[in-house]
Amino acid sequence: MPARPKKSKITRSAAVDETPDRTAAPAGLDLGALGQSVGYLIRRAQLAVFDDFIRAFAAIGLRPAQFSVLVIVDANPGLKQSEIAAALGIQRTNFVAMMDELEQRGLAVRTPSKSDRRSYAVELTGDGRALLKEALALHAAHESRMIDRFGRDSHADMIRMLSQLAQD
Amino acid sequence: MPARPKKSKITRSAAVDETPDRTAAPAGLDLGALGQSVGYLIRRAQLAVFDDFIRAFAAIGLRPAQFSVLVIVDANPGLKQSEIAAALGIQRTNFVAMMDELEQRGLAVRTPSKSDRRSYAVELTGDGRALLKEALALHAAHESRMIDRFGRDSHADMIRMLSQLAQD
DNA sequence: TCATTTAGATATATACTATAACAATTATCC
DNA sequence: GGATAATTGTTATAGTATATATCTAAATGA
Repeated sequence: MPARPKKSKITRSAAVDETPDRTAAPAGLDLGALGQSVGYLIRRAQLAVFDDFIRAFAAIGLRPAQFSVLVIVDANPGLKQSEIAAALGIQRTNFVAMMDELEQRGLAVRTPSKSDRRSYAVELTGDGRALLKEALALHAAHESRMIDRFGRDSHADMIRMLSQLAQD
Repeated sequence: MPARPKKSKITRSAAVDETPDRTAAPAGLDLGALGQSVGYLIRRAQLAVFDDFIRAFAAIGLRPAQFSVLVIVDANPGLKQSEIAAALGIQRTNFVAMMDELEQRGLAVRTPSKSDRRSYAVELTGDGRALLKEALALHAAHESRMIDRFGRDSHADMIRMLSQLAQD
């Protein structure tokens, strides 16, 4: 017998008749309401997309969140940490470690702000811009693979719908 | 001065000229490649959708993953744990604690399988089915809100695209 | 001036995910 | 038939992501 769950304080009910042999492939089972659920499907889709992204970006050691920071900083040099974090939906408290790592890897720098001595202006280094260039190429290839999955014709619709879903 | 990051082993570069006053609202900043990125947008969209879901389901104390288990078990009574976990993309090792909680709350039961003494057949209890009924009502309302965001006309397209994205 | 707010940081807690190992059982194959 | 391999449920554990409370220095505002 396999080990029984010790945390369960509920007595198990008496054995009930078995379904014949439900060893059917997981693919062939009834998803019920989940099969038509935007919430469920978008979660599965997001995981699948990130899986492809993470595999592709492992070559340059960037995770999705790190890539997004590089893109934002490159497009908006001089932003302060809290602005970057807010733009990406990251809490500034959790953003500190991310910045530490990017800075330690020599991809970005915190420069003391002249106008506000509490804050730093964040910018990419030369290395950061070089890595971002590689990253953007990987990203384009990744995006292309994703678009192929649901069809080029639907691309604009997809971008629109996701944007609308995301804005509260 | 705010506390400096102690982990940073990189010397900060000398101060660079500030951008005039970039305290603009985070909404009004350049997202660069992210604004058209399926990967970025689907992550933000998924978080927004889950946010609505979690708020709505807080009333009955169900998290998205728990709801998905109840739906699957109801539609496929008698499945074994590993099959449920596989169907939902959860590792069987992490599924144990989920089952423990559902069982402790009296929503589901593990029944010893007759044909295989290693495994359990999982089923909903009466309470489980009753709670699922409430949950399905909350879910329908939630889905309706989400569909309103991107437009009823696009619903079928959305379901199709997300499904295609999700399948490897 | 004094109270409040903000920026960056630290510490910490919780949720989610991933891997390794184990006992009991079942399946495989020579 | 018996050794070997694979499977099921489980535990322990590590890593990652996220959330809250608190702190100091600095800026803001009444």
